[in-house]
Amino acid sequence: MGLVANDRSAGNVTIPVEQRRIAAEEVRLPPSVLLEGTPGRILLEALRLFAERGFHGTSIRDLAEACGIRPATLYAHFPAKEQVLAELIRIGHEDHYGRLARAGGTDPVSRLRAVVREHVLAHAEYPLLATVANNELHALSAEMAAPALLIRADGRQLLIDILNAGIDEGVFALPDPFLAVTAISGMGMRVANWYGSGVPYTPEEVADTYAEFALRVAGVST
Amino acid sequence: MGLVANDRSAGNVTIPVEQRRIAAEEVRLPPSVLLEGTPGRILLEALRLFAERGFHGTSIRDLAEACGIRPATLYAHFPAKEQVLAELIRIGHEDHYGRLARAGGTDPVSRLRAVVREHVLAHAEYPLLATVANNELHALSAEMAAPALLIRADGRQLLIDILNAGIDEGVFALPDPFLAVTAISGMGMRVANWYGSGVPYTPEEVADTYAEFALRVAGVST
DNA sequence: ACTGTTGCCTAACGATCGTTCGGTCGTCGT
DNA sequence: ACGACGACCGAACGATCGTTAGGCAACAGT
Repeated sequence: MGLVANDRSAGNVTIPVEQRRIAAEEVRLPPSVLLEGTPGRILLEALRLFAERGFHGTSIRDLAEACGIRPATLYAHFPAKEQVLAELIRIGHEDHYGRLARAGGTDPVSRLRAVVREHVLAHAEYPLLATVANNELHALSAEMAAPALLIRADGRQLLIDILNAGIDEGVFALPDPFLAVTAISGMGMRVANWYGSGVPYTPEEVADTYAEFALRVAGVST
Repeated sequence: MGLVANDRSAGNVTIPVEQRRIAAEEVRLPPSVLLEGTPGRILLEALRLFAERGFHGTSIRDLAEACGIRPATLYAHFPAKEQVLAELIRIGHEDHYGRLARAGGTDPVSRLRAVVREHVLAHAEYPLLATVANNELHALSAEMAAPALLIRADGRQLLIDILNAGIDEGVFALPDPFLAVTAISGMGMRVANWYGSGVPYTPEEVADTYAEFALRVAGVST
């Protein structure tokens, strides 16, 4: 019967379909970021507004009002609106790649599992930050975007190397490594869009399940 | 040796890492859209600009100049800038759901394969349209976004039903259907971002491989 | 020949944009 | 006591925003 498959016990939770770019509510930055004082407040409110409305959809006056300050005061802490975005994107990329670099694992299977776990965790724990880092990069000038692009290339290479190693060792069986990389990283990135308070999973649960999916895509017989 | 894995024959193509939101170059709309005359030109140029810079990052004057007309002329064809975006988003969602609804298949396995194929094809053949439909929906007022949200819910339900049917019949083996839906639809949506002229695959090749990945995620033993 | 319609224009509207200037506080080192 | 300083502000800058008014030229139907 398909009827019982309609509640959580069968895993079928209806995905919330909403207009917002992100489902998450909590505005949060990695603990390494200093949030004391006005600069921290500006970063937090900019994170929320940029994720919600986009960089060009948020005015300096919107941001200032959200922080409880006047527009002119913003320029006492940041030289330009673009620099606020650049700082958020820097934080997002450094947090993301820091996780990937810290991921453990010795053989390709455990490596892939660990890296996908961290990849997904970054997007589930900081969905707003990931959304801004991923979707607002184009609003940055080429010079300010360059560091993020370098980090991105490194992260991508990490995953490629793991897949190639697994193929060489014969533990992965997949039709096309390139497409597997896009698929695995792509499914993880979308987590930032739907993960939120309405979803009955911890970030770890999502990360574990997605890591399992990645192994299946890689063709690991489990 | 891992050395030979560095060319196409081993499937290892370096993914282009670039600042642009989309890798695709061709500005294209489904053949059902009438492109004759100025309104068609406006839609095409708006598609290119909105995909590249976002709705709020594109001004009426940018759009008019790209069309070779004056800003005022735009308002002879569209009542507002927002309506141009609304039309693109409508086209994108109708094309996408039309494909899903037309997807064949009788059993859950062939159904899943067909639906994922169409899902991916839509994003690979019309990456700009998919990008605008997915990432600029938030720029629309609630009333204008409503039709797209309904279509979205329908498409989502289609995939959920297939997964549930496969679970009920015992042909799918997966830890969590909800997370499988997000993973499968998520990996397909990201295709719009990286698929472009620099990628040595036809949309059909990508779609077939991704359909295979989806079946693996669903736990179909192949 | 006339009238209405259509397609596009120039010019300008008020609003809002990112940013800067000049100044006023309170705080703190000396 | 005093001077430097950092945080914050009101006011305004020129530029650009989405949009509208009004008009000109080409063409249609009658």
